[in-house]
Amino acid sequence: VDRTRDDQPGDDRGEDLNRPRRRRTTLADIAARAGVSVASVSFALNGAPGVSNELRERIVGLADELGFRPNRAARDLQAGTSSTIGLVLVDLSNPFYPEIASGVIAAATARGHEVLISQVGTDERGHRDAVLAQLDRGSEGMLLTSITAGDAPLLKELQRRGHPFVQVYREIDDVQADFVGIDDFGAGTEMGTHVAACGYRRVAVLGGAEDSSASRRRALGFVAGLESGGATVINRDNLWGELTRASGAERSAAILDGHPDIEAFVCGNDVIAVGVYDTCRSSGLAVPGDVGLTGFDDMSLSSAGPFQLTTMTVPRDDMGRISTDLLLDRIAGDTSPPRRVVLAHSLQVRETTSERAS
Amino acid sequence: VDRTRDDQPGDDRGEDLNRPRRRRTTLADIAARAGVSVASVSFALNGAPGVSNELRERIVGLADELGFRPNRAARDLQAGTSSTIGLVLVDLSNPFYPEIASGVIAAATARGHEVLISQVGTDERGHRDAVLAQLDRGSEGMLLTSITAGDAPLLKELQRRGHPFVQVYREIDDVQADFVGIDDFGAGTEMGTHVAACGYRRVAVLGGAEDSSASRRRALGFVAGLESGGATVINRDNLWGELTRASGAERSAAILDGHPDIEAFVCGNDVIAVGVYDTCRSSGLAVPGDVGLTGFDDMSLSSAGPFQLTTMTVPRDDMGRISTDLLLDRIAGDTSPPRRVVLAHSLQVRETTSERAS
DNA sequence: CTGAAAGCGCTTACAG
DNA sequence: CTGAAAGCGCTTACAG
Repeated sequence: VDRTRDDQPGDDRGEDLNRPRRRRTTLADIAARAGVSVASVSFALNGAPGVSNELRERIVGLADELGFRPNRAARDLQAGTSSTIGLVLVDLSNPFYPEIASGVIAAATARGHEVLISQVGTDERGHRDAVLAQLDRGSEGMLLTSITAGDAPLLKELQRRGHPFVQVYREIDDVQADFVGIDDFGAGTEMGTHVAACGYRRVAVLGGAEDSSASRRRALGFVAGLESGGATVINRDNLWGELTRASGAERSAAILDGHPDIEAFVCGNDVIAVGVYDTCRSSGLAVPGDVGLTGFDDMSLSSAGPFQLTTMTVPRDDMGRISTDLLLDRIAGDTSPPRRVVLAHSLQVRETTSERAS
Repeated sequence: VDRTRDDQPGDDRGEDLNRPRRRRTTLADIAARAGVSVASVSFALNGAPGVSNELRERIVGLADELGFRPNRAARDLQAGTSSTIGLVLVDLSNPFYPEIASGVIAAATARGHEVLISQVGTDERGHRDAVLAQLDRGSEGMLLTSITAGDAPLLKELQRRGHPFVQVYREIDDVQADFVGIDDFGAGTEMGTHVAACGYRRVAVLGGAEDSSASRRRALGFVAGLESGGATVINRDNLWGELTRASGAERSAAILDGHPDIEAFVCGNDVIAVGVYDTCRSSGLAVPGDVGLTGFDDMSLSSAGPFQLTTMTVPRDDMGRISTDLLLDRIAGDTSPPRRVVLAHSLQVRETTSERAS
């Protein structure tokens, strides 16, 4: 189907999709038509003083008529700005990020900025490359959502060079910079307390990666809540793993092997919990009858149909909006001390945990 | 907490987050240091002929040392390009779009382009505004995912002005332009045939909006497959609605009211199906025992935990990648006739449909 | 092999 | 109130 025939000039089709593009109207075009200088046109169009009302109206009319739209590249070059911010995340197809991104785009658009999204994947050098690419593109600041301890030098370099950024959801301990997220330890503690209060005694905690501040604090919160509620965490020295369905399935299977009397799984996110459910299913274990199960994040999948997972609601859209507003303030010159914005979370007790008769 | 004290110069904090940014290194800086012209530096750095190897190495070394990174705005202004494409969608928090966006970003990045995402929401004027804003930003082409018949004039205007675009998932009948999507009618027919083959006889079809080409063809396919399989569509003249959970719940409740003997619901997407499940749940109807249920799209939520929805897999990531490649080809000057790229779908028979004893 | 110059489309002091 | 000019940081013919 590759019968391209570019040499045929008279190509007959309804619309000429790719005709040579008409040159865009510029200030100079308008100036020529109006018989004035480009400076006057610029002043007129930007509402700056320096032109009579009569001239201004004539120029605005002409601009309309010619379909004038300013060239951003030229304006940016002149102003030394770009009206663009960067959002760095692992991968948009991970359902945790889209809602953050949605909030970011909405907030940025409202303040006349565009958003460039970089997907860094799980690649090692991903972050650094993405940040540098963003700077090349002229991003005036960045929202960093997936940073780990190893990224500290990168963040410090950004600070040294004067490039604003906000840490979203995760933060790095020895960097003094803005942060917007939730109280992961507190939320984790609430969850652990809830599970213990249900009467579950022998509990496994399936956390995310230890080098993610959010995952670490959350898992530590789980443990604190469970233990203070009288439950036992049977895998205290083996809490960490991936935030994936496969990891949830594998880890829970291994734990069931060693501890057939396990009573509940407390998971670092909803996706892990889905994996645990897979294992329970194939092992013939009833949830929450035989084993309790909790997630974290409250994704749409965790309350669909018969799947009614006990989880923690995280205000992802707000996180996106608020971090964007903060970043734009910094870009605009706000030099107040670094801020930590902690948003409210909310426990959703659904059907995968229940009071135990014990 | 608003004790901003910008006037205190000696502000004591670990790192000075917002110190005045150091001016970026430019070609001129390097030229001055090397004692050559900016032209030579430009040639050297771009691997263009016109400089000796010795000079080139010296300049590259200097550029490295000074941390030179080219200014995109300047390059774009000069080249008359922006290396940016636009992706227009309803809302990233609708889980249908992120995977498309992920594919788009991956494919665009691989070819050195950036992606600007516009969320148009369900607003009437959204599309037109978003497209104009994209053009202002210098987007060299656009991926349009949410167009309806009413957008025909806008698309024709884009064609007239020579701005490339690709219709993704939805297409408009009387516009001759590139399209990447699936065979919705065919996929719908397969689904209808499957449901009829299970033995479900009295069936309701809960479609999306009639003015979306994808929703329309899909629903018409459902009807065709069901009827050719011997089933009856009890709401033939009332197929359309929103693609939301609430709509699924409401419409199914209304139908159950009028037709208590309904045997299956065939839904325009997974989210509607979740709403139908809500209704079945509160009505005490077993799925698939009392009533069969199918979705469309195969979102992650439709195979989580005990929810194992029969649905249709749509290659969203591929859709994003392929439409991006096509668009970039157009931008690069490909003037071959408009293309329709139809991707493969795949029926997922899971647990919400089953053979009826009948 | 190398450099001086023009130009991309804007904005903004600076003169008239 | 208006215009001529310089400059943002690049690239690319055009001369030496």
